[in-house]
Amino acid sequence: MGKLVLIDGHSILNRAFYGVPDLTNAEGLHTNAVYGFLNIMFKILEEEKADHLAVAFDLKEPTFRHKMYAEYKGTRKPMPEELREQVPLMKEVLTAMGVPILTMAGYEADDILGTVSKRSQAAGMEVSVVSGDRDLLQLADKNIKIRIPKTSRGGTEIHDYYPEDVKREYQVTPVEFIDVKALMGDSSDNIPGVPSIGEKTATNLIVAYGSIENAYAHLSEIKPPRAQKALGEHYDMAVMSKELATICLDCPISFSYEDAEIGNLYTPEAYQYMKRLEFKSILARFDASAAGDSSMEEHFWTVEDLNGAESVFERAGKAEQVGFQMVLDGAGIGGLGICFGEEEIYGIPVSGFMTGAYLAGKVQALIENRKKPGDVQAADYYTVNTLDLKAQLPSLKLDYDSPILDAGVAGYLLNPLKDTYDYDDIARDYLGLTIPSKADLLGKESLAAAMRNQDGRAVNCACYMAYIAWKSFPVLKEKLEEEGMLKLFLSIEMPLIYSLYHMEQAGVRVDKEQLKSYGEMLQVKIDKLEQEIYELAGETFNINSPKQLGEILFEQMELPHGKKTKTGYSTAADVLEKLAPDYPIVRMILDYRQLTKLNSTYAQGLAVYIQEDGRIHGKFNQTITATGRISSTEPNLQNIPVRMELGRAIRKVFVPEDGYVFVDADYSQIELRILAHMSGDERLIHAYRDAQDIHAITASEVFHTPLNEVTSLQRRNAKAVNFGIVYGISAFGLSEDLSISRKEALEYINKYFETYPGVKTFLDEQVALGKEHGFVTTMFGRKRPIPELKSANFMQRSFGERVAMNSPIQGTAADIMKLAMISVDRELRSRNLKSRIVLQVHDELLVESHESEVEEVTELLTSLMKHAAELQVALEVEAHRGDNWLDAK
DNA sequence: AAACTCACG
DNA sequence: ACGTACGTGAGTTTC
Repeated sequence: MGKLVLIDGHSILNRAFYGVPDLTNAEGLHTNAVYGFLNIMFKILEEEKADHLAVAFDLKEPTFRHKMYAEYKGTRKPMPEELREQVPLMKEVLTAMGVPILTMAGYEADDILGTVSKRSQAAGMEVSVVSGDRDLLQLADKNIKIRIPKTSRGGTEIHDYYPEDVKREYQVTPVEFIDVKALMGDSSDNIPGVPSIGEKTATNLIVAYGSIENAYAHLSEIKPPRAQKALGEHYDMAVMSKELATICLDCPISFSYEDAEIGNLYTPEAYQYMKRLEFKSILARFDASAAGDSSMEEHFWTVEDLNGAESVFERAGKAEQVGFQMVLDGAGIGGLGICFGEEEIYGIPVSGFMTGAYLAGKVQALIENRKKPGDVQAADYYTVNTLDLKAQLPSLKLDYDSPILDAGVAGYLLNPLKDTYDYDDIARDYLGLTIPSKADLLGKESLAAAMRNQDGRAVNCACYMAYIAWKSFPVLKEKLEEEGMLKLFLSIEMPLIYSLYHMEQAGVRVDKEQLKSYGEMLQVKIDKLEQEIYELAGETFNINSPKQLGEILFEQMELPHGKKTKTGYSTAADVLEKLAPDYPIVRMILDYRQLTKLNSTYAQGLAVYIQEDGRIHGKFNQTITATGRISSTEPNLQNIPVRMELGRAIRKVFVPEDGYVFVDADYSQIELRILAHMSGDERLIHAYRDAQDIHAITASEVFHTPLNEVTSLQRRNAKAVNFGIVYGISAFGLSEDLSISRKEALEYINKYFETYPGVKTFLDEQVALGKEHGFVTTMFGRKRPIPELKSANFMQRSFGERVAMNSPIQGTAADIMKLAMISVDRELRSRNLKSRIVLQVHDELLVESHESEVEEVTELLTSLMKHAAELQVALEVEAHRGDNWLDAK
């Protein structure tokens, strides 16, 4: 027979709401509960291979069953608005998927679930009832499995209950479970229970007597006397509670197996909902077939010959605004999309005389000709628009002050929390258009290659890109203006594109031979350690597998284990570090880890990126981080080892070109200085005015000790507090870091705030502002949205509070570094120097400087960095020279 | 693909 | 009563 999945709608929605971080779509709808619900539903359907599915909802707003809250509050809380608005949405989504929704006047969802599950079992079906509510355990039966999703350590585990599982955990059968619950009561469910009888007594009574009725039949024998007395005095309560606790198994609901049969969940209607709700991961389950708005496709034109192209470029030259997209890959240019009106949308694949060089030349001339005298800080200076300009620069000779804007970067500023800023994202978020994504049109195929093959879908894709670039421009500009970020966009983010591009083009030279021998040196040590570890363990195993390692250490060798992860014992470095003094094998494992990390990530990992020119041209990404920092990938050049001796040695293989030297400059404690400035705390500002050693000064102030008597321990503690403040202080975090009690950590924090009251005020203010506006802001107006601050989940909300404290500081530091990079790069180029920036590591710039320019470059670099912003405290910059990155640090 | 671990600021 | 410091990216194992 068939297999039926029944879902307790409100319960699962509720659970998802409190378990999934707050999500909001472009319309401002909260979507986290719907998202969580769907993920649980898909997970279950995949596991069960069910053929029937239905979801039950209460008709009236359900009583608040979520234990976590109801019990803690003592009373029932009204459903939060953020959840309430998701209930109708959830029903719409389910309906769009063809999933029947079961409701019935006068009955609760429980009753429907009870009735339908028993009825289906009787008809010979296998049933799974999915709920977050343990009351449903009374329904467990031979062919009825109760499935309760639990969020543990981030993931969702589903606990399954057949009658024997209920018995194992609660010592009673499912039917007896009703009586246990009736006796103990449930405040969240409005079941009064019998006063003074709790879970323990209730369970004991039912284990002994099997039911409330039978317990009363033996009332005089009942022990302890306290329970006997309570039962004797509250017979009415017991009867009423049982009635309330009993789920109805025969409510007159009509249930059609035909309707519940699982058909195609991935309907076009459901697809539209997923797009609108921005559930990208769920969207991936759908076929690309379900379409969206496509009316503009009528005005897509494929340009096939030079005459046509000439005409397009000529008319584009006269248009008010132009959107374009050069399509290129490693092999060169595949074509172009260009748009300058609702009906002027052209896709031009390369072909014949219409070469990549021709197209690039035309676009470049178009942009050059549109350059007009005027204020590059004014938005109307810019009349050309595109998406991901940096990726197109290899084909276009453009530089600072080109009259062109990047819609993707604008989208990033407006909401830095998104994963992607592709044309379909911009279309959805700022134009309200649902259009096919690149993946929808081409799957995994490369756009440039498809374009070269004159693929119609690729030409359409290029048209979409150009159209969206053109169309979104006014909207993005207005939004940026509204949000007070237009200046940030025009004077920092746009110019930065060129700085980053120059840095990527420059690349950094890496000595391949030296890197190879570094790797070989590591390998020798690794082989040796490996053997020694096997000897001590008494067997060979995969040391890199946390699972196997955990079993060897904590089961076989019976070492005391610390925390656990959701899959087993934690073998993280901080756990092992505590064991290392007592167990030699642990130290060896830590060493082994360090060595293999260095070898695989750096020695082996970097080698594959060294190009023909002997340099690594990594990517520096501008639209990734939530705070405004840039990120580095392929490879990550911002996490090259430096803290450990053996690791930092790898920096020796980063070398300048012959005839050049490295000049490395880094800001000294930029974040703390920004904190001093932004908080305006007199004492902290003062400390920095004559600062030699800020951590020692902090220690001296906090511990009321003369500066020259500050102990190294005091200094270390003060340093940790300084870091903690920047991270969004918490007593727990600090206590972990310093291995002290939470109480002591709290004392340090309080002392710190007594010393620097302005800092406390500032941090509190950031949290308050974040809660009020939903975002916090840097000195330069960059915004970091913090949806977590509105979360109903304590942990997420606390996280939001720390983010509110950290982001203005980290983000302002990022802003200042960006300003410095732009001015350094521009200055180097305008002076026609050969020197160039090769790396940025958040507070550090590495410049490859021609020997003849070293003095000038050092001067210019430090001075421009120091004066990138004028704060109430000076920005200090330390610069060093060297023939490799290690020596230049 | 997710989990775990670890490198950096 | 919850269970973490803020921001990243990559390699390996395991599912």
